Amino acid sequence: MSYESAIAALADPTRRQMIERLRAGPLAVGALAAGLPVSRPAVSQHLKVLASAGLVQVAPCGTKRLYSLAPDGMRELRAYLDTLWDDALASFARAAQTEATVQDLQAKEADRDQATKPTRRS
Amino acid sequence: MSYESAIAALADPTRRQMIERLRAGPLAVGALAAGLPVSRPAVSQHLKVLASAGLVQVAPCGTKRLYSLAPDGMRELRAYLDTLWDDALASFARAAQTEATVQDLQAKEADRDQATKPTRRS
DNA sequence: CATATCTGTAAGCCGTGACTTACGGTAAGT
DNA sequence: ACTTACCGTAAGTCACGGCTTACAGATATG
Repeated sequence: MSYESAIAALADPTRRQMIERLRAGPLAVGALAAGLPVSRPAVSQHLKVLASAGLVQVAPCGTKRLYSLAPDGMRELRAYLDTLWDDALASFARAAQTEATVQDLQAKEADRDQATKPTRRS
Repeated sequence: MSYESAIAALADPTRRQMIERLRAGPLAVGALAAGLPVSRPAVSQHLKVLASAGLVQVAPCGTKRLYSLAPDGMRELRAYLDTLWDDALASFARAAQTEATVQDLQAKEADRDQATKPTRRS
C-alpha cells in the first residue's frame, strides 16, 4: 500500500545516485554529499524522503549520522511490481490473441465483403 | 539502462491508475479515459509517456487505438530493482554489523574510560 | 464526397518539488 | 565554557510536468 512513496522517491535522479553510492555501504551525510553535484542540505532533504519511503535507515554515531540502505521499502515496491509483471505478461498474451482475433475477423469480413460487394481497404 | 523512464512513468498516480485499468485487458483511449478523473487529451499524453517507457503498446484497430500492457519496460525495471534489492540486503546486514561494532566499540570505550577517568554519558 | 467518431498535438496555466543560502541545534575536542 | 564539526530546517527562487481547451489528422459510414 505504501509502494507509492518508494516509486516517487526512486523517480528522482539525484536520489537514485544517492542510492547507488549507498550500495557500497553506510555513509555519513557529508561524505555522501561530497560525491554528489548538489549541496549538503539538498542531500539531507533527499535523505528525509528516502527514509520516509523506507528505503534508507539512520544510525546516529557521534555527531555523524550514518545512512544505509533499508530493505523495507524495496520489499513493498518489489511485491507491487511482481503483480504488475504477471499482469503485464497476461495482458501481453491477451493482446496478441486479440490482435490475431481482430485480424481473423477482418480477414473473414474481407472475404464476406468480397463475396457480396467489394469495399476498398487500403 | 532505460529503467529510468519506466520509474519516472510509474511515479505519476494517474499513469499508475491507467496501468491498473489496463491490467484487465486492452482498452481504447476513450474507454480508458472514461473511468479516469482527467480529460482524454491528458490520457493521450500519459499514454505517450508510458509507450516511450516500454510499458504499453498500441494496436490500431479502425479509428480506435487499443492500448495494452507491454512487458518490455517492466523487465528492465525489474532487473534494476533486483540488483538494488540484493545490495539493500547486503547493506542492511553490513549496517547491522556496523552498528553492533559501533556499540561494541562504545562499550569498550566506556569500560576503558570508566577504568581510567569516568566521563558523563547521559 | 460529406459527416461523424476517434485520436494526437499545440498553447497556456499553474501547482509541485528540487535546489540554494542562511540559520539553529547537538555532540565531541581543548 | 568556548570552539569546531556535523547535521537538520526555514525561506525563497525557479524549472519541470500535469492538466485544460482548442485545433488538426485519420478512418469508417451515409
